[in-house]
Amino acid sequence: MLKLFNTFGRKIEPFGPVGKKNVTIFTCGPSVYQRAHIGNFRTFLFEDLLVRYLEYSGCTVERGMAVTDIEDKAISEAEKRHTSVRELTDANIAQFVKEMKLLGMKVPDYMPRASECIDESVEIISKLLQKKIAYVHGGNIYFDPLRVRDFGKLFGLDMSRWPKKKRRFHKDTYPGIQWNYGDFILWHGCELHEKACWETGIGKGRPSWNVQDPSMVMRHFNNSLSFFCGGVDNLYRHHDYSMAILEALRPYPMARFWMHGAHLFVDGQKMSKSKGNILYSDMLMKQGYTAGEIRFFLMYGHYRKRINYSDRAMQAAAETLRRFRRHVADIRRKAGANAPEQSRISRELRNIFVLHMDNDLSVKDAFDSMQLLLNGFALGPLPAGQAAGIISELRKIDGPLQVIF
RNA sequence: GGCGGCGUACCCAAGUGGCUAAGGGAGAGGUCUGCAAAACCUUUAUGCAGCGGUUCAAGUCCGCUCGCCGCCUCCA
Repeated sequence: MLKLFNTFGRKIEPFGPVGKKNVTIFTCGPSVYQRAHIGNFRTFLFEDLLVRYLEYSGCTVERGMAVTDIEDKAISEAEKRHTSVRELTDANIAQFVKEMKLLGMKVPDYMPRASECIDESVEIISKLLQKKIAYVHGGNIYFDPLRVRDFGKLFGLDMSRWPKKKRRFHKDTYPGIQWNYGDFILWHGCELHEKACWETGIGKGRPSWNVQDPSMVMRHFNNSLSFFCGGVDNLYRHHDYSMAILEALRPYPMARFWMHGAHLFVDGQKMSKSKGNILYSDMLMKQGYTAGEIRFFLMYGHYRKRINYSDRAMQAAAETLRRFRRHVADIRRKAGANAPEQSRISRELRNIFVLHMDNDLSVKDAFDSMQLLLNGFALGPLPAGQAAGIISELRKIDGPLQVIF
């Protein structure tokens, strides 16, 4: 049975029953004011692995991914480049989808852009205003966490420390892991000259980052999502904000499972512009690595654990995969065009793959065990039909992994 | 300085109190080979940062010390 770590509750829980079940998943997507780096892709890759493994397990998966194309950063970046927000984000989205495909990721069924969900955002904010959970102040609209129950339940925020004094935070994002003890913004009112603004029933302005995910979820999904995923950085504020907004309007949980992926580091340090250590997929490809090797490297370390990129680690991972693939090629040669036959090995292969993947998507354990199994028998005496059976099993396993063939 | 995380062989890394500490990469030696590559075999931690404690039993729990990293600037 598939067991996954649910951030909401901080424990491993069974997910099931799988098989034929329609699973819905919504994930934070890229903020498209700039190009996504391989650290960003690590998170999306773990989500891709989840989607593909659920499909491998027999589920039908419907996935949405949020595309943040309006926020402070996109607006200032567009100004800096003397272009429109739309033009900037169009280009980055095209690049993003291209790289997603390159890294063997499925393009989600829905990739709503914040700029295309204005109506839903306005609807949400209007309802919150009616319920007096939101209020207008200085041209903006804010959400008052004290007006809802269990605010901060995902993070486990201690609301007894919430200040009595009224405070408002009016930027889309704030750095760091400290909570903003105060009301957060839902709607940025616009001055006359501002770009990226919409004329709506609640005035002229644009939706804040935190109201965007709920608006997209509301647009595409009418029930509790099976999963909501994102990078760990979103565990502070953002996901609790999203949850509070949506659950204030819908009388059921926003998602059953909340999952968060750990970050990618470079030579022991966090990737950051100021350190100048940001890596893009094409930089690695220029060094001779294939897209599959990059995917493998990003997937091999467990998704809840930070992984560290270094030249040496990347080389080792690539070499591990190459060896595995060479071995598979040998088996394939042996198999020829024979009809696949099941055998102890093919069954064992499936069993160990499922065993480890069911354990919170332990790719490394699954891969290492498979490698050990395949190295453990001589190819010579293996009947061709059984070799074909092993290849057939590996092809199924490669559905989620996307690195073997 | 405040808060948080981590420290297992040359590198990556499993280990969630109990048999001789998984596995992979790299290196070294060997088999095979016209040479080379690939493959295969062998080999690499009396010890898990250090010290002390709890326990019949600790890499695994507790305390202290040292070291590295993260957040308090930008970010999946």
